[in-house]
Amino acid sequence: MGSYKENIEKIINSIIPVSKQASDQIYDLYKVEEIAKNNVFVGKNNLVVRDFFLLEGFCKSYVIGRDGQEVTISFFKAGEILSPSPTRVSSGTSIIYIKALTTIKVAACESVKFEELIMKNMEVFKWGSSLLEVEILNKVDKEVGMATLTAKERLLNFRKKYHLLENIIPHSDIASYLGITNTSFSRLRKELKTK
Amino acid sequence: MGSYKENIEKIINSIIPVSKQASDQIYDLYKVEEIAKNNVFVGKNNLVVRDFFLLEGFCKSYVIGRDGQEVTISFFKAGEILSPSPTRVSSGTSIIYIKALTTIKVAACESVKFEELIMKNMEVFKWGSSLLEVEILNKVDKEVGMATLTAKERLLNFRKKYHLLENIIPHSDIASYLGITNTSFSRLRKELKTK
DNA sequence: AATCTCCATTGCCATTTGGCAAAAAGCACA
DNA sequence: TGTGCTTTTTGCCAAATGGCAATGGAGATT
Repeated sequence: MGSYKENIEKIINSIIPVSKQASDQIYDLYKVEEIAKNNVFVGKNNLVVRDFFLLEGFCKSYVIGRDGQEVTISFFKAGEILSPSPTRVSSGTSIIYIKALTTIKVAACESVKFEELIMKNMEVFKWGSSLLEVEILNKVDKEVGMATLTAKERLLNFRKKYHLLENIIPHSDIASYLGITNTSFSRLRKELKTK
Repeated sequence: MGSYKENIEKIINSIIPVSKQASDQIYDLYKVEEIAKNNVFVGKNNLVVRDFFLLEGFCKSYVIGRDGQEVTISFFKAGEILSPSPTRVSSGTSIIYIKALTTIKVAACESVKFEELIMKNMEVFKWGSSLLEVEILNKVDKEVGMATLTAKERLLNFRKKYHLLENIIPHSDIASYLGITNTSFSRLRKELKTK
C-alpha cells in the first residue's frame, strides 16, 4: 500500500502546526486503506465510528432530501480531512453520508482511539479543537456564499476550488451543492463557456 | 441580578445530560450580565474570548457581506448557547459578529477557563464535543434547507422556530437570514397573510 | 398637531431559476 | 461497430426572486 507518512504529516500540520511528537502520536492511530468508487463508507454501517484523512481521490458528503434525492453538502479532495463531527452524528434530523466519487485512498482511525489520545496530550487536544473550528469556518463560508452570491458566482468559486471535479463526477452532485437544479447548472455552464 | 442557576443547568443538560458534578463545574465558570440592545458584543473587541449562554432576549450572529451589508447567519433565543466556535475564530476569511437584538441577559465565561476544565473532566470534555456537534448539525440543517426549500418554506420554518421575532426586529435581518431581499420578504408575508 | 425619520409595502418590469420533455452526447459492453 | 443506458443539453414556458422608486405607516421629536 506504500507509505503515506509524509502526506499524513502534511495534512495534520495543515490544521495547525504541531510538534513532531504530537504528529507521530496522531499518525500512529491511522491506517491506510483503499475504498472503491461509489462506496458509501460513512453513514450506513455505523458499527465503528471512524475519522478519515483523504489521501487520493475525491469524496462528497451528502444528506437525503425530502424527495429522496442526494443533496451534496461538501466535496473533499486529497489532502483534506473528512469532517469528523458529522461522522460521529447519528442522531439528529439528518444523517450525513460520505461517498467515494472516485477510487480513493484514506487513512482511517477509530474515533474512540483519537478521543483517548486527546485526553492524554494537550497539544493533540488543541489540534482536535482547531479541526472542528476549521470545519465550522468552512461551513460559515459556504453559508455566506449561499446568502450573498448568485448561482453563477458560486459556480465560479466552486471551479476555483475543485476545477478538476466538474469533468469527473455527475453534474447533479455539483448542482445540488450549488443549490440549483441540474438544468440551471447546465445553462450556467453554457453561459460561461462563450465568454 | 437574580440567580439563573436553574436556567443555566437546563441549558447545559439540553446538549447532553451530565452529572450534577459536571454541571456545577461548568456553572461555576459563568457569570450573569446584561447587554444593551444593539450592542455588538462578539467580534469587535476580541480582547478576551468568551462563551455565552443566552438567558433572556434575542441575538443574531452575522457577517459583513461584499457590499457592506450585515448578513444574518443565525438567530438565538433564550435557552440557547451562542455558537462557541465562531466566537473563537478571528482568522479566516470572515469575521463573525454577534449582536443583541433586544436587551439581553447572558451567562458569560472566558473560553480559556472552559478549555482548562475540559482537560480536567472527561465528562465536560464530552459535553464540549457534543456542543460542537450540535452546532454543526444545526448548520447542516440550515444548509439542506437552503438547498432544497423555497424561500416561502424557509420562512415558514423560521416562523415555527422564532415566531416572536418577526414583530420585534428589522425585517432586513430576517430576509438576509432566509437568503432573499427585503422586498421579496415583504411579498412573501403578504402572500402568506391572505391564506 | 406637524415634522422627521426609519422601515415596510407596493407597482412595474427585468432577471434568475425551475419544470418538463425531447434531443443530443457520452459511455459501457457485447 | 452497434446497442442500450445514463447523463447532459436545449427549447419552451412558468414561477420565483430581484431592482428601483414611489408610497404608506408607525413612532420619536419638536
